[in-house]
Amino acid sequence: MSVLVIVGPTASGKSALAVELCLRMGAAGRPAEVVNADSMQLYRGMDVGTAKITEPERRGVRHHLLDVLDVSEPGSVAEFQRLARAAIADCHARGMTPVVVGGSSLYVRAVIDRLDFPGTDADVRGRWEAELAARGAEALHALLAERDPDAAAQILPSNGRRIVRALEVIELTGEPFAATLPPFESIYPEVVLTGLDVPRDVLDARIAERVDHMIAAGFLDEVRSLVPHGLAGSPTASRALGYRQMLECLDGSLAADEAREATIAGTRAFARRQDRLFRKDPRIHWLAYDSPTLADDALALAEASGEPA
RNA sequence: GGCCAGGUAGCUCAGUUGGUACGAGCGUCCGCCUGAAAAGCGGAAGGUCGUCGGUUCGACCCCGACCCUGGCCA
Repeated sequence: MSVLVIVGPTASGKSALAVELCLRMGAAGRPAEVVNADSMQLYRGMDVGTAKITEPERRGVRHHLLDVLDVSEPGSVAEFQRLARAAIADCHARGMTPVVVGGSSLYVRAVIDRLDFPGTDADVRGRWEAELAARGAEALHALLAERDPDAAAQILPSNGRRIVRALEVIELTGEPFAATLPPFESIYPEVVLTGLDVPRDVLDARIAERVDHMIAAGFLDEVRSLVPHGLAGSPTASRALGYRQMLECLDGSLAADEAREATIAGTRAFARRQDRLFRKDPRIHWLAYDSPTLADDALALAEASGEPA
C-alpha cells in the first residue's frame, strides 16, 4: 500500500505532474488518484486565486479533497489530517494508489508522518488570546516559562500566536507542549516523495505571470462573489495569498496595481519559505521542473519503491 | 538655455550646526514552526552617502565645476 507525494513551491507544476503520473500509473496497471494537500484549494469557490486544477485539466483523474470546505469555515491541519488519511484509506480500499499533492510542508507531513495534534477549545483559546491582547507576548512568554520551560525555550518571546497555543495545550492536556517537530518518519510503509525543483529566478517570473493571469481571469470578481459567503470574516480563507489583497482592493485600502504587487511579493516569499522547508526533508527526490523526462522519472521513482505486483 | 528640487543599502526614503553611516520599510539570504502553515515569529548580509576638485585638523553634510533625474520657465 504505497503513498506517492508530490511537493514543490507554488507555480512549479505539481498539479499537472500529478495528473500525468496518475495517467501513466493507470496505463501501467496501477490506477492512481490525486489527494489534494493544499490548504486553500480545500475551499469551494476559491478557484482562480488558488490556481485550482480545472475539470478538463484533471483528464478524468479523480481528485480528493478539493472543494470540501465553505469559505466561512475555519480550516486546520488537524481536520485536514483526518480528511486526508480517510481519503488515502479509501483509495487503498479500492486498490488505487493515492498521489498526495501539496505545497505546504506541514500539511504533507500531517498526512504521512507521525504527527498528533493536541485538541483545541474555543473558550480556552479565546481566553488566552484576550490575555495576549491585554498583556502582550512578552508577559505570556514569561508565564509559559513557568509552566513549561522547555516549550518557552523553543518559542520566541515575540511569537504571540505560538505562545497562546502552547498555553492552550498545556491547560487542556495538563502536559507539556511539544514545541519541536518530530523526525521525518512516515506512518505508511511505502512512501515516495518527489519534489519539483525550480530555480528561483524562474519561479519568480512564473509567479508574476500566474498572478497576472489570475487577475485577467477575474480574480477580483471571484473574491467579490465570495464575500456574501463570509470570506472577509473567516480566519483562514480570508488570509489566503491574493485573496487578502483582493479583499483590501475591494474595500479601497489598496489600489489595483498595489494589490497585484503585494500578491506577487507575498507569493514569492511564500514560495521561498515552502521551498526551504521541503529542502530539509531528506526523503524527497528532486526533479528539475523542466526536465523532458519529468513524468517518466516520476513514474520510475514511484515504481522503484512501489508495492509488489 | 535659465530657474527650482533631488542624487545616501538591490528598491523607496530618513539622517547629521562639519567629527568614525544610528538608519527604516521593502527586497535578498538564512532560522523557527504540532488545531490560522497561501498563516505567524525571528536572524544575517548589503552603503567609496552622483563625479572631480577646493576649504578644513577632519566633509556624506560647506564652496566650485561637471554628470544624471524630475518639475517649472523660455
